Amino acid sequence: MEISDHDFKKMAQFPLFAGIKPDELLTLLKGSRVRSHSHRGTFVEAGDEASTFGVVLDGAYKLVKPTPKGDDFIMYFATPGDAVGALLMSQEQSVRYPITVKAIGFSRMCVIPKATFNNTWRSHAQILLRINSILYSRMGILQDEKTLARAPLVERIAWFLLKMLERSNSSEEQIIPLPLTRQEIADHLGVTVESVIRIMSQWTQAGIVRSTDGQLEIVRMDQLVQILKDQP
Amino acid sequence: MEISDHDFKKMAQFPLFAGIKPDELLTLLKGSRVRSHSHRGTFVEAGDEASTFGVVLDGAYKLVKPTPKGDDFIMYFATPGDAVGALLMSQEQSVRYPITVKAIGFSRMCVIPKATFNNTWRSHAQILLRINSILYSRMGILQDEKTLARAPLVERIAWFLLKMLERSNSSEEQIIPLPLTRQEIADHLGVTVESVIRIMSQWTQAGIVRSTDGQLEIVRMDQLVQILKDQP
DNA sequence: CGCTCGGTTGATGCACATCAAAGGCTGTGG
DNA sequence: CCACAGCCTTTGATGTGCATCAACCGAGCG
Repeated sequence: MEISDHDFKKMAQFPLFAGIKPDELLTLLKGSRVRSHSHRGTFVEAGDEASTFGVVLDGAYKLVKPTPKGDDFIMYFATPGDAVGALLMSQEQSVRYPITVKAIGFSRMCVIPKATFNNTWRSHAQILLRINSILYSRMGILQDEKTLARAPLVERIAWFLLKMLERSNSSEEQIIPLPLTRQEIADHLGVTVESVIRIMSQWTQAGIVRSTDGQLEIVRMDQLVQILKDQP
Repeated sequence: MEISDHDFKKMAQFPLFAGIKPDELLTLLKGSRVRSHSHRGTFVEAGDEASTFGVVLDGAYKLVKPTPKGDDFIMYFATPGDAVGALLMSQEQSVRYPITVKAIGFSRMCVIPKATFNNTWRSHAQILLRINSILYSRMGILQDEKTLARAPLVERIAWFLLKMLERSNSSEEQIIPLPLTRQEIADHLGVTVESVIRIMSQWTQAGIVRSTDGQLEIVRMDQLVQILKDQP
């Protein structure tokens, strides 16, 4: 075990591992180690053989699906406690990552070898249920986004920001805890940067949002909620 | 057990239950029964309490997400062997269906009570892995669709039809085995019927597709593939 | 000091939505 | 058995939200 005590305790807190005894967790993490990535550092590359999966410890990672033309779609933003690539491990065949995983800001990930999944995770009903649960919530997000596909862009951005805020759940300040660029918002929603900027500039001027050193602060959350309600 | 021998054998063939011994399968299906639905018949309604889940036996079901305005998004088409709502069962809280499930044509579904999930499925690692697998493929579809969101509509329809064909996999005739209306294609892709019709009418005239009594036949698959390749 | 990166603004165009109108087909009830 | 309603398909006219292209600015950084 090459994981520090501090990191180990942190992982034990994650919903994924909640209620699992420390010695059991030890076997689940057999052979794993912590890797750190600087901003835009790559954890796994789409198309590579899937020999490991991971659990986010600090920072954030974006799951990017490359398109034929260099469009680069962001499928999901993984934050601490999120599993990355675990779903893939349960597959019998298919051993290539379908997506590229890149760090946003300085981030750390606990990397777990596939062998450990096969040895312990695969037969551990409790943990499989948890993975199911994570998948379920991620699927819900994808579905919601699909539903919003026809909505005007203002609504979709508002919805996205609120969703990101809700996930961070710091309750105090309404600040999205990862340095989101407008390009990333655009890549996630499948629109162009310009369109995102046009809308968010208005919001900045109206005092609804504010960007301070990379972070996005939602000043008037009620206004965003209003935008979502307005269009019946 | 109120399931006919014929249906039981059919279920045993499904990938979901592959390699599971008959007596084991019996306990997994405890308390379940087969329900049939006529065209547009509802299996579960969004918002209802989730007390059962199901496995599709015959025909097909559409998973519909209602929107504030009556837009009705089709999230997924479930065909024989597909699980419906199983993901939901593994959740600790959240006991309401997020989607409405409706039959397309005359269809049959094996309905399994939640209690059975809690008693046997929940601790059965093998079956949980299978559910994971189903989820994974469904998630892949959602992601692919998200990626295509920016592509022109011709491409998206072509991709959708090919995907549906690939799933049926009857290999002989290139016929999509469920009576898809253009409205349903539109509802699935998040566009209007008119747009779908404008494109598919051209295809019909060009002899690429043909609609015979509700079924859709892909006459020139190569042409559809070409459309996908054309746009770089 | 030139470089890349993120943000911003304006002009122009097109793919798809929207609205409208109509015909065929199926099932259903008087 | 016919009339009617609901669903599916089709076509045309008109409008618009967002993409595209182009240009520029400021900040951080090797």
